[in-house]
Amino acid sequence: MVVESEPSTGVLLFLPYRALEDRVFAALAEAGFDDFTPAQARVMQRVGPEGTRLTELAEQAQITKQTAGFLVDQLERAGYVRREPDPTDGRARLVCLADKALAAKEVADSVVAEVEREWEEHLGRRRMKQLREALTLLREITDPWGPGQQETPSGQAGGGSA
Amino acid sequence: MVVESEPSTGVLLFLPYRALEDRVFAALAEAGFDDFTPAQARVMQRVGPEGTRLTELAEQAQITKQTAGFLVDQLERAGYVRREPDPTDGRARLVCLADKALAAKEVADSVVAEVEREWEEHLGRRRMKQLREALTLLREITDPWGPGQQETPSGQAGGGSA
DNA sequence: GACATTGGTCAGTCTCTCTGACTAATTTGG
DNA sequence: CCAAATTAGTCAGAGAGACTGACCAATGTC
Repeated sequence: MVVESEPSTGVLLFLPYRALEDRVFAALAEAGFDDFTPAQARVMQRVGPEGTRLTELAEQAQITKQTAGFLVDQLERAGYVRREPDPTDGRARLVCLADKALAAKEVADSVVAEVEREWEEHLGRRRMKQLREALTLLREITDPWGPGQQETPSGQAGGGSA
Repeated sequence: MVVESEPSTGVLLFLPYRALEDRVFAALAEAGFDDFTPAQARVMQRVGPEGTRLTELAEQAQITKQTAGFLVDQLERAGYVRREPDPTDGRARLVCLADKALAAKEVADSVVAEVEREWEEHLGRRRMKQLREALTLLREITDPWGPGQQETPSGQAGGGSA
């Protein structure tokens, strides 16, 4: 007779996140972008339009710089990113998105938009707006890379560890 | 010039989820429960009060039964779960929570409650209620284990893959 | 100019996850 | 009631992702 108690807000947040991420990955695979893994995507997602340093990618993705380097190597080999010297610091290099990554991002963004439309249809305009408003506010106290100090939080879904 | 565009709902969902999970893990570690990994926790979390079969755990955690078996082995060795024969099926065994797991769950639940209080304080009562309402509705179209058919969604945070 | 800091790589290890092949108990269909 | 199909779980092997520790090279500091 299962009690069916209120699930914690954590579970409630995770379920739609996961559903969205799955949709995005499925669509990318179907569009031919099947040569990268979730872990690689979570790094690629954080590359800014002007390029981003490895160390910075590592911090934002909450992994070590070694792991980040490992993943960027693979993305580079698969043709999703380039490494260019950083003009302002001889030690550093900037990881930049290649055209292939921009094409993939377009697919990803359109799926995100589609899923958001579905959600809005299910919730209604008003509740969807309330949802985004509450989440945006929540970001102030849960996002270490808080609004107003990082590159660009660009599109797509967060970074689910998988 | 950074554009600071609207982040997708996916990112917005993920950020607080991750923040919550981190808090829970930190608190567990501090309370001495530092001998299990996130992957193990995601399985343990899904064990119902009457015990749950391995296959069922695997489905809910979205991993293969081999992986689930691997993780349960470790949890068993660490004393968090027991395996008991399933009286209704000679092939199956029920994974059951040991006292140690119940104690850890208590810690986890209290941290979740604390974080939710903080969120409510930041958002205000009304917006927090709207948030939970919208998320609960969203669950209808994003949760494959939809409400009204599984064990108990018990406490804590979802299952981030890490 | 010596010294600490920072960006990044190399090497080694451990955990998680998968696929494939297999055993044993149960259910199904004549 | 027995043969075939299904289901619960294990064993074996491989690859990916993550970490720690040690290291080099360019920068910044005093």
